[in-house]
Parts: sequence; C-alpha cells; structure tokens
Amino acid sequence: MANSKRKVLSQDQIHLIVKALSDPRRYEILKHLRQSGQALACETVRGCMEITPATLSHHMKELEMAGLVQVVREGKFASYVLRRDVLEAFLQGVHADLI
Amino acid sequence: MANSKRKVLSQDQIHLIVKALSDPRRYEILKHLRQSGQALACETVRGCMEITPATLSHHMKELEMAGLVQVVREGKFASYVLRRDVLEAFLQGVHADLI
DNA sequence: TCGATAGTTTTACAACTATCTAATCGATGC
DNA sequence: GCATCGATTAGATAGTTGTAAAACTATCGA
Repeated sequence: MANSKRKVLSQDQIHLIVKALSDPRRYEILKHLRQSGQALACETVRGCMEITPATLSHHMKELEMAGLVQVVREGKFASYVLRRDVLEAFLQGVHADLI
Repeated sequence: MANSKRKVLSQDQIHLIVKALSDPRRYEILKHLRQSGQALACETVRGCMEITPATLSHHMKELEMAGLVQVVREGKFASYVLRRDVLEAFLQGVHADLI
C-alpha cells in the first residue's frame, strides 16, 4: 500500500485531538491552515478571524499539544503547519474504534 | 459506488458530534455499542462501566442529540443503537474539511 | 390497586475552559 | 542601551459541563 506506515494513536491521543477539535474557533483555524496549503503566519490567522493575540496563542498551544499543528518560530514571528499525518491517523483511529 | 448517497453534515452537526465524542465516557459507550454489533440495553451499559443511571441518561441524551445513537424504548426498558451512517458522514465531513 | 423496577428530569455543585487585560519575554532596529 | 513590535504567559472572570442525589414518570407483576 502507498501509505502503510500510518501511525496508530492511543486513546489518550485520540481524546486530546477530539477535545482540540471540539472548539469552533480551533476547528476554524485548522480549516484555514488546510485551505492555505502550507504554513500560515500567526498574523495572517489573526487577520482573518477577529481574535486577540492571547486567545489565539492559547488555542494554538492546545492544537500543538494535541499534535495537530507544528509551530515554527522564526525570530519574533510564528507560523503554524497542519500535521496532516496526525489528522489521518486520528480519522483512522476513530474509524477503527467506532465503525 | 456502493454507498454514494452519503449524508453531508453541516458545520453545526459536525460540531455537535465532536463535542459528543469529546467526553471519554461517551466515547467508551460508543465503543461498547460498536463492539456489541447491535442494540445494547441500558442496563447492559450500566453493567460494564460504573455509572449512575442519571449520568448515563444524560450522556445518552447528548449522544442522541448529536445523532450518534438512536434510542429505542420498549416498555420500561431502553436500548441504544449506534448510527453508523452518521458516524461515517462525520468522518467524511472532517476529512473534507481538514485533509 | 400497590409496590417494585427502569429510566428520566430537576437541581445543585465542582471542575473545567474560553476569553480578555495586563504584564512579560525575545528579537529587531535605532 | 533603549524602544518597539510580535507573541506568550499570568491572572481574573464568565460561561459551560460532567456528576450525582432526589424527585418524578411510566411500566409491569402480584
């Protein structure tokens, strides 16, 4: 198979990810990341969704801890990258658990 | 395709489902439902997970409102059925949104 | 009809969380 | 060094939610 070395997530990881997805703003952020295709600057995210820096930082931390995004810091700037492999493993895990 | 008339969920429905999945006990209940293959009596669920009737009732209501289970009442008994079609539509929706 | 049983609803409470302001940290430019 | 700017952290607060006790509803058996 083309993608056979897919990671298997623990129940804790799945739980973390579901919790991360359960906030509408975080879900929205992830959708933006996906649509942009590649890394998205923190400022860019703030530009498209009316959110204070502190709140955004909090949400990004949550997404990072869930493993859904990777934070790339360059100088005083930060960018976020969607971790598609983790998302795929997550969907795979839920599928295996519940379907 | 074998299953082409798959339902498309709204963002609100996806959000409801993610929230429903975000509680460990609810996720556990769904796993039991899946493992049992068919309908599971309320009493049976209570038998395998140390939960008070009130709390279970609350969680089942949540799962029902999310569309993830169907509640079947017969006399004074209640059984729960996993709605696999909704779960599949959910995974499909998240996949379309984020991958 | 009574009493027992299965589930639900109400109510109350503790724990959690999203949000913001203010303070802080780190890097960049003068 | 000092000021500025981007981002994070700390603290405070309001709203949400999981939990269970108690009251309630509905069904069944005697």
